[in-house]
Amino acid sequence: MNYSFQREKILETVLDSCDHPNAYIIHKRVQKKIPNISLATVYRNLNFLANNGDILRINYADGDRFDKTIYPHCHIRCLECNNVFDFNNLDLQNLNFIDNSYDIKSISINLEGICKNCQKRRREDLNGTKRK
Amino acid sequence: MNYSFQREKILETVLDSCDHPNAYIIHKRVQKKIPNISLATVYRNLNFLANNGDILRINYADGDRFDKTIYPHCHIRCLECNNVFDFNNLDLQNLNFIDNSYDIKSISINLEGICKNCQKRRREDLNGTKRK
DNA sequence: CTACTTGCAAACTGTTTGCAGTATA
DNA sequence: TATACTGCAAACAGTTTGCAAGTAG
Repeated sequence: MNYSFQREKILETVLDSCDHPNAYIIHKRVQKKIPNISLATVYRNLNFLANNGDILRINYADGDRFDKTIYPHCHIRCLECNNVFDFNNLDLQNLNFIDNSYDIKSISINLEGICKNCQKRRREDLNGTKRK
Repeated sequence: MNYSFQREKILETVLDSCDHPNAYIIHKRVQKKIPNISLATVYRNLNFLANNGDILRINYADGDRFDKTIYPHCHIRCLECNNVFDFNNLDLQNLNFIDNSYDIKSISINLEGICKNCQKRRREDLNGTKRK
């Protein structure tokens, strides 16, 4: 086996996730497969897998999240529900670098806003209030 | 007085900083003006000032940094010296949003790379090695 | 008098690490 | 048999908070 049983299951869990879970959530999901797995093991392996390029780490102030999609793409975090979504609607090809003082290794673009669901809920809440 | 003495001095310190210091560094700098100021006060006031739009907070995994420049601009962190620099060399005007599902509130672009100084030092180190 | 602010210490959160035991090549 | 990995608990770093005392309007 290439990877330890635990590492395999952690990778599998991230690959099966369509959201962008943090270590804690991943730990809870992996526990369904390995009930006694420790959070430290999850952290250690997420670090390993991210460094190895198997998964992508996204930095957030309230904890890093992980992404099965490893090619460069943008993310948007909903300020209301705090969920993170892929955001492929920004044309990165047109980015113009006027300067080359830096040896650029990576670029990360993170947006914040309100997702469709929360926009809808806001409208409904507002209507409910009005009717009263 | 609009702001407390401590708050004034903290703001002043950030406005006088040409780098992008974190709370700890700002605390050390403010201590030169108010020797017994506590780190908690610095944190509380940085939060206040950032929420109030007096200064800008930049999220980093190893701790938030603060910027006297509050208009939207990009940052680049040097992977070698860990310093953060303003990066105004990206033409943000040309960013094309193909989608408007989200109600976008903010966009932050963070680059990583090697700064001029560290590129230079790398070359010198390499030459030194070769000469041996 | 009231609301706000401070310094201090303790608490909190996400993450890492030391260790002794276990699994793997 | 040597190396890598695990679970556990303790440690760690950045940040926040409860509190009693102090300050400003």
